[in-house]
Amino acid sequence: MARKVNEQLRQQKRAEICAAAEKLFAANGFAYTTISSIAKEAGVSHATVFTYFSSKEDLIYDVVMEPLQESRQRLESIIAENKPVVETLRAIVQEHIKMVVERRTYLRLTQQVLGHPEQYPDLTRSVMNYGEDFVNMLATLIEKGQAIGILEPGDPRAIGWAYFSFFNGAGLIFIDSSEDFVQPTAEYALRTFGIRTP
Amino acid sequence: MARKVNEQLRQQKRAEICAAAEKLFAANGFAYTTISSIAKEAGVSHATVFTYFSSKEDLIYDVVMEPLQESRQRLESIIAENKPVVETLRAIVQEHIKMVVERRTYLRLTQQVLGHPEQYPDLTRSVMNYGEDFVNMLATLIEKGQAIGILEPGDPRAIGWAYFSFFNGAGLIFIDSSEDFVQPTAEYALRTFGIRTP
Amino acid sequence: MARKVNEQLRQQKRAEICAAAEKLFAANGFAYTTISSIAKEAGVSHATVFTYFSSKEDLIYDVVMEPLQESRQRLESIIAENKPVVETLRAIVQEHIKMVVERRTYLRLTQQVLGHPEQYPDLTRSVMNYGEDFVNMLATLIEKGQAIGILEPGDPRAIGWAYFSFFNGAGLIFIDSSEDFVQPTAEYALRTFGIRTP
Amino acid sequence: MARKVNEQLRQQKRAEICAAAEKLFAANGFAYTTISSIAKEAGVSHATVFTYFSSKEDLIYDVVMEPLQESRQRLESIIAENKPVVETLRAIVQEHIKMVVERRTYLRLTQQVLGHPEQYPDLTRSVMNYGEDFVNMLATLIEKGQAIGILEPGDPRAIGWAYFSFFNGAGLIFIDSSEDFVQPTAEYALRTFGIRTP
DNA sequence: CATGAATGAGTTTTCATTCAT
DNA sequence: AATGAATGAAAACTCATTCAT
Repeated sequence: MARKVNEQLRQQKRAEICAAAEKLFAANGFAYTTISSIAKEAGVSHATVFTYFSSKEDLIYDVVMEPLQESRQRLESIIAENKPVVETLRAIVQEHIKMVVERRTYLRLTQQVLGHPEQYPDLTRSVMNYGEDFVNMLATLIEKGQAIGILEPGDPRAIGWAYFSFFNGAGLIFIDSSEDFVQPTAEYALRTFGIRTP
Repeated sequence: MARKVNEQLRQQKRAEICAAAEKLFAANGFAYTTISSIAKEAGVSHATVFTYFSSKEDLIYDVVMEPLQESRQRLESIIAENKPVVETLRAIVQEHIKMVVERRTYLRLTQQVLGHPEQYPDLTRSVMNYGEDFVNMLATLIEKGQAIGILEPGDPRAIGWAYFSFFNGAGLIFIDSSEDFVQPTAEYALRTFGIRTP
Repeated sequence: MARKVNEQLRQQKRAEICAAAEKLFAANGFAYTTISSIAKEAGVSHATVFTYFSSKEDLIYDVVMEPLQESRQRLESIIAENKPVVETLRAIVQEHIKMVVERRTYLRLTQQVLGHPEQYPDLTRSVMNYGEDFVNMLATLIEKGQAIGILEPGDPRAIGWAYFSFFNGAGLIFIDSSEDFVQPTAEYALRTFGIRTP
Repeated sequence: MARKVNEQLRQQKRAEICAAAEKLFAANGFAYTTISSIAKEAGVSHATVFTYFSSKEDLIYDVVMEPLQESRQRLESIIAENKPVVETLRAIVQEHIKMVVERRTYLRLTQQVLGHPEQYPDLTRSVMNYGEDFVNMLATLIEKGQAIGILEPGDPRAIGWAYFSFFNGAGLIFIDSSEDFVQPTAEYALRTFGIRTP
């Protein structure tokens, strides 16, 4: 039993360190964020961080990778609901808006990674893979929509990439804008999909 | 006269340092780029850089700011041609595609800045100002287009921001894609404007 | 009774830690050997080492001192056999060759100590005491040999030190040489004693 | 001209750092000697050491290697004098005594290296090479001596190694003994060569 | 004006040691 | 008694910046 409690405590502390790291990495960049500052923010000693992550690079890796999995799962469950195409597309955009607004701090991390592919080749590959999978998911939906004539014709993957670009750019641009501001903008991003108004 | 020649030489060397800095900053990030490496790339001594820029921050500032002015001017001249709305929008998108493809290295710099507003408050403000002006420019065009019924109705500024987001995201996503790949994607980004196909 | 069994277990574990320490200290030096690596080699936890030895220095001390006593005893028993002088000298040299070949790892430890008298003053004193006693032992034998005319004349203690120097140097030089290589070399070291060939 | 003066200053400072390093390395061991302490001893800043040697390992390497060349040259010039065999052997022993007494600090360095071949493979190889060359030099002399009947017969190389072992051990043993003490000991080491007293 | 040399401030990382369980 | 976790102290190394030439 003690084992379990201990393990739980460890996981909790690990999560705290990750949270602190995400926050500071996003604000100051990987390079300008010191392990010490992360430790301080997480309320542990400098050296403790190294008992959870064997190096700074390791920490960066985990902090970036873990939420990626979660997001993927959430998107998949939206798809799994199997609602009408347009509704699903709207749900995906909503999910993303939530991410831009609530986890902007995390989005910035992925952007740092994309901004320095030479520096983080593994991470870049992973983030790009995520993007690719996401675009494929969109493409499948778009094809379906085009088949039933509810979406304008066009190369489904190119349209997917256009939307993905928009999404990433939005994270960069809307730094401290509230949902109220992002929402209407997203409305027009939906146009990318060529939704036919009856 | 000697004065002038000297001054010209200085300007040239300064430009070389800036070019080296832009290249390396974009590739490795501000933090991981050392003054030494910039000096080496520019073919001058380490200490010489400090005779042109009083600090690293100073260098970053100048490297980011100068091209911003140039781009603004190019966009303004497109507007000044006073062509039909849709044609002008297409020209702007073309101008941007060129930037994404040819000067991706510079675009990355602005994205680094946008990614760390706390670190570079002055620069962030400047880049955002540029964005705002750009969006206003678009909004004016869009309004005109909507007035003559060639564009779907919608909030012109929100549409402008949607496009600007797309543009920035594209720079992030399309790392070493050729124009062939970017072009069709851009085609669908144009949909954001709600261009009516007759 | 349980007490005793426990005590025995403790002694055994202690010995295992010492053996691990000797091996690693010899291979990597005191400084580059971590307590963790010793613990791992001994199959115990990191912190357990500290229940047996209160500090790293303590561990070093014990690891170096204990075998010194044993060697002393072995040498004394050779003397006690009271064989003819030359035979005894040869037996001592043989005993040493065995040590160079079989326990080179330990010999290296004493050499580390001798190499840094400022760092390990107590240990240095002990090792030097051992040397002094050893040389005295030799000197007594040599004197006897000289008295009966079987050894060339000469200062017995100086001769003893010369041999002791040779012995230590051999441990340094012959790193992975087999007995086959060391043996003939030792033969000539015996000349130091001035053994008269009839 | 300024160039030359500068270069000279650099060499001088480099030498000072080397001297400081040799002293401290010998006293405390490579591991326990910090770059800072060397810098302090040499009267320069911590970081300056790194402008002369790119890493601690580099510094160790140079400090150990350079005197090795010098010693080799001095020995070669003794040989070159082409005096009678016994006289030359005595001169070599004298040269070594001088080294033990005057540069004991350096000798200790080579012993540290020999004591940790796994840690300093390159250096160990170099020091062993020096030893091998030295032994070959002795062997040639010994052969000559044996041929003219002035030395007892015996395997010349084995005799050479026996002497080399003695020499290294002496450096370990005679820590702060004056020449007065070392001299007579060396006298008996000469016996290794089997010099025939007429 | 250009530069080689010097350096102080800072960063990651390691490790002996302590402590709670 | 044994150990996993936490940590403070230290060490190598980097780099922007200053200064003398």
